[in-house]
Amino acid sequence: MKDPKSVFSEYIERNNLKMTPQRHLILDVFLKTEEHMASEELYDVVREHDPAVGQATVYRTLKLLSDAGIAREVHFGDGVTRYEPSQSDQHHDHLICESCGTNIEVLDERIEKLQEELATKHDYVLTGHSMYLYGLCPKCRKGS
Amino acid sequence: MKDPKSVFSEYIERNNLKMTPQRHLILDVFLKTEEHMASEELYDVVREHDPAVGQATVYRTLKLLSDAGIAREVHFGDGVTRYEPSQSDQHHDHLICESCGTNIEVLDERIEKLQEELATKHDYVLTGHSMYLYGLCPKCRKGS
DNA sequence: TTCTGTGCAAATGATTTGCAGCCAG
DNA sequence: CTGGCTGCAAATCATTTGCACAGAA
Repeated sequence: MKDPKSVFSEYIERNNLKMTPQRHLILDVFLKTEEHMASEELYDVVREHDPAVGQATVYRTLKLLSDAGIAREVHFGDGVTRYEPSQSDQHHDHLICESCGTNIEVLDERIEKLQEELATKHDYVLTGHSMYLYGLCPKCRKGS
Repeated sequence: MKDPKSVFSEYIERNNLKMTPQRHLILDVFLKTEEHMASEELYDVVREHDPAVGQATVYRTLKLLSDAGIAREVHFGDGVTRYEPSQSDQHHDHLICESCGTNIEVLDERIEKLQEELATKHDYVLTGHSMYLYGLCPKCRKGS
């Protein structure tokens, strides 16, 4: 299992792209965050390191990381596209509190298995999935 | 099990809102479509019946239907919010072909059960969920 | 040198909102 | 009557794109 940086380098090279300081910085920042980051949030952090970087570059680079398989798009249902590191062996789903927005990452192998089965039943080849569970976390239940 | 129209009437009354011909028309059109409709698509159909209706009214009414529990928002991951009738006893998830976009509605009780279980394990009270399976349909597999 | 990448600002696409007039209750 | 509703256009919001310049390879 190789680290994201070399994956990126390889991707860059394979596609005749160029490694730039901006891309390097954005990748670093991205990898450092455990949260699910929106492009704009990441932009804020990036500009703390280099105020000259533009929004568009962050958007473009995030899409690049996604194409390279390093980042994965995540949609919570508000209009914003978030990204998470896609260490592909660490898949998970989301359990989100409807009241405070707290987001727990969850995983259940039995569900994964059944999803695969369900797709096969319909003669589909499953390439991916996203599952979001919405509910109320213990804290918010007490609060009300 | 009461029909959506009376559910809407009750909702209207309970919240001191008003029943207008536009809302009536939009609800009718919405209920007649089996597809997952984006606001804009629905707007096209609506204006065939009454060209005077405005976009904003469709957006506003769809949100209203959602609040009333008659419609449910559906997000496929492109930027568009779609709606589907939420006859609450007919929940289903989605199996989407990544190539042609074909969307099959699926349901697996075992998965539903496990989702509930998973939320409980984290001390959440589950209020809803959305699950999207992405894959390749048989037709698109052959086509390539 | 030669393209690809970048920042900026303008463009886009979906959705929202302000407002003056309209109309259901 | 009156406060909610509507259509229209202008305003947002997130994201994309056109462009001239900058800088990796």
